[in-house]
Amino acid sequence: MADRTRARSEAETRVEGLLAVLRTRGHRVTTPRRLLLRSLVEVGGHRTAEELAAAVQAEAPDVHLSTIYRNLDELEQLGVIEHAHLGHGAAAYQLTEDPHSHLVCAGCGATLEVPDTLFHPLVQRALADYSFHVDPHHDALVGRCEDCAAEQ
Amino acid sequence: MADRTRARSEAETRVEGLLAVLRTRGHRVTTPRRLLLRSLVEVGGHRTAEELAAAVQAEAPDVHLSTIYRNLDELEQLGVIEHAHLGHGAAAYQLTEDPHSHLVCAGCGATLEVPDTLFHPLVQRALADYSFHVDPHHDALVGRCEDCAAEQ
DNA sequence: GTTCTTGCAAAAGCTTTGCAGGAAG
DNA sequence: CTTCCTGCAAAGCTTTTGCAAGAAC
Repeated sequence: MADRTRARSEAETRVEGLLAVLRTRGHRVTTPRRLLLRSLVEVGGHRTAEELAAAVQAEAPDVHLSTIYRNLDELEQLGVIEHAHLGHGAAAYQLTEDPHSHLVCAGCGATLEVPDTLFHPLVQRALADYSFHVDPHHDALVGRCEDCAAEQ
Repeated sequence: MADRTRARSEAETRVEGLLAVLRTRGHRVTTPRRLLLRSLVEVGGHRTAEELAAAVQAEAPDVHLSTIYRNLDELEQLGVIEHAHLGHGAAAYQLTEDPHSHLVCAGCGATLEVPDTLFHPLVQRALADYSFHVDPHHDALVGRCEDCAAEQ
């Protein structure tokens, strides 16, 4: 229980810190925003707008999907979160802190989170050869995982 | 004129070769399919379904967008083409021959075509470290071009 | 003649937008 | 009290699907 208590207050501390960013920049602190940030902090990884809406609605059922989208946009403009396109379906959102990139298997749909260091050689070569600054989080790399590659 | 004639017949030869793939695998050769392949060969690079539809409709106005999508799916399953998600909007399709990858600027939307060699270190490390086979064509890398990066 | 394709229309999935009421500061 | 946010409904864009008529083989 001590663990859970500590974990919860740690999460709340992070949420408060992120809310402070909103306040500082003249945005208002509302229930949907607080719950959305809490969901993002608690899940850690990446989630679709719909998944985040479900998490928020567990506490405040009336929060509308469009509110989630508007707040995700806003938080992204503030640099608090960013979104990536994982394969086909919906976009995935994650906190900018603890950044990671994604590998998505085209066969089974499995998602691998990988450290950004994997992209470093590519980022440097893109900059050197094309003067292009790659943001490795925005899109997943698509391919085949070990099992699905073996099937072929 | 000699150039244009030769270019056209070269393109037609490639189209016929691709149609032969269809025939060999038991698929039928139809006007929309021929025109779609011709458009893909002629533009060389990547195009959205809507752009390809426009090109096809220049010759056969009744060809429907849904037919374009169905044929793109079919050609992709045959391995003749593949699609990539460039930033947000619609998917981009290209012939599998002469493969290249994409860098998309999040600021101005410009698209850079880059050789696959740029991805080789990453592909090798993904395989070595995660047993994951990356297909670098499926998604564009998003970032900022020189000009847009300078603005910040 | 049989099977595969097509055109059309409708719908699906994700996301954005207009608006009027309500909450935050 | 003023401005910003929200919920709702409706629409937007890309893509998919059902179906009956028509084309390819």
